[in-house]
Amino acid sequence: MLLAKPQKSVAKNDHAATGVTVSALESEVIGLFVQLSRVIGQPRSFAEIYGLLFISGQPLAMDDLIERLKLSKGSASQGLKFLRHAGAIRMVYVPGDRRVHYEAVAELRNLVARFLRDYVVPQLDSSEARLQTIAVMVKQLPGDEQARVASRITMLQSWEKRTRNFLPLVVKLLGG
Amino acid sequence: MLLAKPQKSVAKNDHAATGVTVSALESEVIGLFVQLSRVIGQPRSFAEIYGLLFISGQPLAMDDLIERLKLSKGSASQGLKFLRHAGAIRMVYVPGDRRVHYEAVAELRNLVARFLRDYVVPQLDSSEARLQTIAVMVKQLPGDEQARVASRITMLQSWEKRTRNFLPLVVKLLGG
DNA sequence: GATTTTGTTCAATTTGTCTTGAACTATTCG
DNA sequence: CGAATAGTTCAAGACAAATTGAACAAAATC
Repeated sequence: MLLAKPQKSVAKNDHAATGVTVSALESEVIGLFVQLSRVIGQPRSFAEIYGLLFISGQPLAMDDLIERLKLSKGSASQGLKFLRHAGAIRMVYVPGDRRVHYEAVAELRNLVARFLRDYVVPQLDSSEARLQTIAVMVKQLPGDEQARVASRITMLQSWEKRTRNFLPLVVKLLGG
Repeated sequence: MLLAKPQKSVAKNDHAATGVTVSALESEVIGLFVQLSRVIGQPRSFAEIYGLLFISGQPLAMDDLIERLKLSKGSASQGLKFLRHAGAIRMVYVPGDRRVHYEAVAELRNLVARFLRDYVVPQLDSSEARLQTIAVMVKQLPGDEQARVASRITMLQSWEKRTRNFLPLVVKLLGG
């Protein structure tokens, strides 16, 4: 699990923010987000898009992302859709250009909160329901067996509850 | 030929929970761990092994796991190796049986601590190093650009640091 | 000391996810 | 209007991760 991979992207080593490819610095920053994306189980391409927008001086259009990150149209479109929905990027109107431009939402707090709400809380809900089902089944067991199993299930329920109570703290301390 | 296997005679003395397959209840519990395994990015088979050991009344040998979970020998061996190394299971000596038996380590605290140490801390170290590299590169940039980029990098460094400081609290509150 | 039991390793296959690119709709431009 | 531009969708292909099973090694048993 979680192995870092070498970044292959070739860098044009000037600092003009609007090159046809990504600068060495941009590439490093993008690599950081790619690394993070593996941890939270999101596709590399999404992280590349967010990373470039995060470090870019101005809002970029889908075309720019396709050209500079060497993505297919499909990946770019889906990545932007996901990031938009996740609240990680926002649309920006650029005068004189018909294309929609995007910039990164850099404030972490809302991003963390949304991630927990969309991915972690449903997991916990599902676990809680399952544990409830299990608790009922345990009552069918013979006496001694029942005591042992019940204590284990109680343990799991306690983990579930503690994790849930923990979430607000995560938002507060990490997102602050 | 040989004598009857000790495991089978033991099974007769015990109650119905020790079948050649998993009971409905065991299956539910295993499902819970499988669900969790996806979140933390571990193979399903590992979760199945841990789940069955977690809810099983007695220590099980590799053979038992293969039979009841319908795993290949390879998967079982690798799963046990991983779980052993992760400190999630421990070896148990069973008199009159040559095979190594295993039971789940149910105490969460050490498991959480080890997971953070083995997977999260290295991530953070790697991120920190990368950010250091980036910080150096930023100094090559022209003035106005430099200020903007530097502020973003500082932001990332602050995230990294906050996450790191957060870890002990995770162990304390979740593993307690 | 030959055979069975127990367990490991790893190349090949299977399974699952990500990315691509072509077909498509919708909008703007001349 | 017709052509060019912008963007979406999704089936097929590329890629990565998990699982299998057969070859192997070590130890116990007869």
